[in-house]
Amino acid sequence: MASLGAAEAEILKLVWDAREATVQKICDRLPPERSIAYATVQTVLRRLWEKGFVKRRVEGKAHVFLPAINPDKVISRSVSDLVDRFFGGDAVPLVMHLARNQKIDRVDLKRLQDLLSQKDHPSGKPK
Amino acid sequence: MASLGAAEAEILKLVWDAREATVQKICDRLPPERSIAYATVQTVLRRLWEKGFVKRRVEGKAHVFLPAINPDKVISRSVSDLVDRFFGGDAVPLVMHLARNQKIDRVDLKRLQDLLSQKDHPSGKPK
DNA sequence: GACATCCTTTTACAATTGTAAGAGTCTGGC
DNA sequence: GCCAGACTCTTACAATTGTAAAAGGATGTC
Repeated sequence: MASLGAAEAEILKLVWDAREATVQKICDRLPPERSIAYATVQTVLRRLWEKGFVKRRVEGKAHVFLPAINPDKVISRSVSDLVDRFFGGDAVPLVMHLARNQKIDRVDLKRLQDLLSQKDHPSGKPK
Repeated sequence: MASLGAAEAEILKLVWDAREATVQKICDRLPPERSIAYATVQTVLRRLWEKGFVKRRVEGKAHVFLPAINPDKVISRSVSDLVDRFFGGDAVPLVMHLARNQKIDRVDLKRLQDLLSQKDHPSGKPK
């Protein structure tokens, strides 16, 4: 899987959120302070297409772009890269970091733990 | 704060781990399968220095490089970038992602929660 | 004192990424 | 039929990043 630059990731996420979108639609969805030329968006979408992150289909005169890879796969890769880079491959220190830096709090962790418990024991059988 | 490429982050982490290091030492600490020229390491270190991520001091004929920014600051920035990119700025979905993808499990969360509790109630009873 | 050895500085180059202008194509309305 | 507008395609360029060769300076050794 190819790597993603910041702008590429930004626009890919817009495609994910929109489920599908034309160049125009992506431009419309960009936050107002982020003004970037139509043609720029187009180039980025073309690269995302060349790299296999999105598919496209012709509709009328415009191309409609839509996700081609499960976002979880893409995100996993990016997260793994980061975790490898800074935490020697172990995700736990990353979460510790988030906790230490007030990005998540105890309540969040409790919520997450509950969700996990549900997943771990779908039929009520503990490990 | 300037941004970091993959190789830059890799080498910066080696400096952090070593607490301080010469070019040679960094080369030695690279994993064997990651063979990269001495001069390349040197250039990366110079760029890290130019960007303010490391300081350097002369010792004998060699430069000794050492961290100039608290790693937490650098990591926070990278994590924030990632969270902004893929999770709309909220760290909780990131942890959910880690949980869903078996990067952390329930036991990890419990451990983290305990640590957090300790922090929240420094003089409290739970050990 | 010339050499080999380390180290630094300088310079370079290709790939990737962010950005965009400009030229080409299709289509509906006049 | 042809023009305007919307959309695509082509091309370009500067910044960043990963990579490294080559040249230059100090120092201890024979």
